[in-house]
Amino acid sequence: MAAKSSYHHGDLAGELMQHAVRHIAAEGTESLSLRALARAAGVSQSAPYRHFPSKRCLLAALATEGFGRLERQIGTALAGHDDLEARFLAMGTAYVQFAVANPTHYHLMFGAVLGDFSDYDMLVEAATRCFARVTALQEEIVATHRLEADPDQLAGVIWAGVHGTASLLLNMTRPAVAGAREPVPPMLAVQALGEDVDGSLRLMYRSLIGG
Amino acid sequence: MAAKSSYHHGDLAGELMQHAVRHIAAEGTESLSLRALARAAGVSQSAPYRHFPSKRCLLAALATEGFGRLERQIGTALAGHDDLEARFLAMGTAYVQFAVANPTHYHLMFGAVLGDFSDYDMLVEAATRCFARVTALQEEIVATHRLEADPDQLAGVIWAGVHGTASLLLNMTRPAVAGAREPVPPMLAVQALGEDVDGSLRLMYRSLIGG
DNA sequence: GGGCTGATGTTGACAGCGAACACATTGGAG
DNA sequence: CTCCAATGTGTTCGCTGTCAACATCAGCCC
Repeated sequence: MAAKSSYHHGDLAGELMQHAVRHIAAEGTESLSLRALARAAGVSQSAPYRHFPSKRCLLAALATEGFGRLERQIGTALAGHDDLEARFLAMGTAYVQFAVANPTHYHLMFGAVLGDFSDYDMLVEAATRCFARVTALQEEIVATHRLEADPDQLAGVIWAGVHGTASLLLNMTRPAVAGAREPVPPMLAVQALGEDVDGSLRLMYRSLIGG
Repeated sequence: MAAKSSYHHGDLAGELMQHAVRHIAAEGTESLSLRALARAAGVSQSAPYRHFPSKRCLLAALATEGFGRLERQIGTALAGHDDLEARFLAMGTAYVQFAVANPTHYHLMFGAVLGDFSDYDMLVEAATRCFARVTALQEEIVATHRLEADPDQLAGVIWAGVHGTASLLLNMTRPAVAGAREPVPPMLAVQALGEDVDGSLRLMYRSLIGG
């Protein structure tokens, strides 16, 4: 794990990932460069290519790591609750919190940055495991409340609500339109979402189970 | 508007925008380059900088155009209906259809590509007008049905549902995880969303107005 | 121990990019 | 007609992703 010789690094892939995570959190994905990463690791400009055959591959690894982290956060959030509504709120809150705490990472995972995931098996696997956490709970809701609608459709609608909340919060607050001279009417809706995430999610839940 | 001399183009900004719109639709935003645009317009590589001081500025102009187009599409969709539910469905469908028909454009408008909009007044203005269309309808819904919840919050929840539907459909189907070996359970939810957008939106609406 | 092999890191090169500079050309206002 | 501001050109800089040829090293088999 640690540096072994002056020539061989020991764990270059790991250090590159660390620097990359830090960089996209601080500076964004656009400005991420393999060369800068190499410099940060004190290594030649083409050394990273031994571990990540292309920049896209590095981004895929970052996204994979993100899905793993999100899945764990959802897992621990769910662990504390028995009640179904509480579990849904915990899941949704964890989802939204992850997005707000790691905007660029979330963007990398759910935005169209990487295009087709299927080039990277590890990524597909991590994403699937993560999504399964989300939809399993939704199916549980559908089953428990014996809702009439198509279970898949209902799960989709719930997911859309949670994901849409995260996405709007991320892209439509600060930065984005928030810089307009005075608070602009449409943004009040997004602001309300952000100021009471819990309440908004509860509203979705209670509506859909037929309050 | 047309070419005037061999030296002065006549409407370089317009032609650049046309080529840019076509390019991002066909090849994506990542690969868009001012130089290639200049080549396509048969003009020197630094000519575009007279009209767009930076690449980000060109992207902002593209996003501005997109918000204008989306607003018009929502407008014409709304025009045909009197019933509130029908109007909501029309709005939501127009919103989702725009996203599906113009994925990279939508990504540019609602993703974190541009960062803070407030550097570009025209963009803020166009986005605000477009969002106003969306939230005005939502406030109408809240008012008409005399719903208890905070109007802004409810508007936010509705918007999150519509936007989340568009976003999931865009980023989580083809491409993305769809390439996995066999259809993966979580994706059934997204698939259900896509196969019956109208039904999903109706489900949201009826749930929230207290069906 | 000695030597081979595959993994890892280096050097140098290529083309493409955004951006900036001084300069050329032009149409239209006065 | 003249001059100016707008527009387009030529050239340069530093940066990037990617590649191929080369150097170095660790661990294994004998």
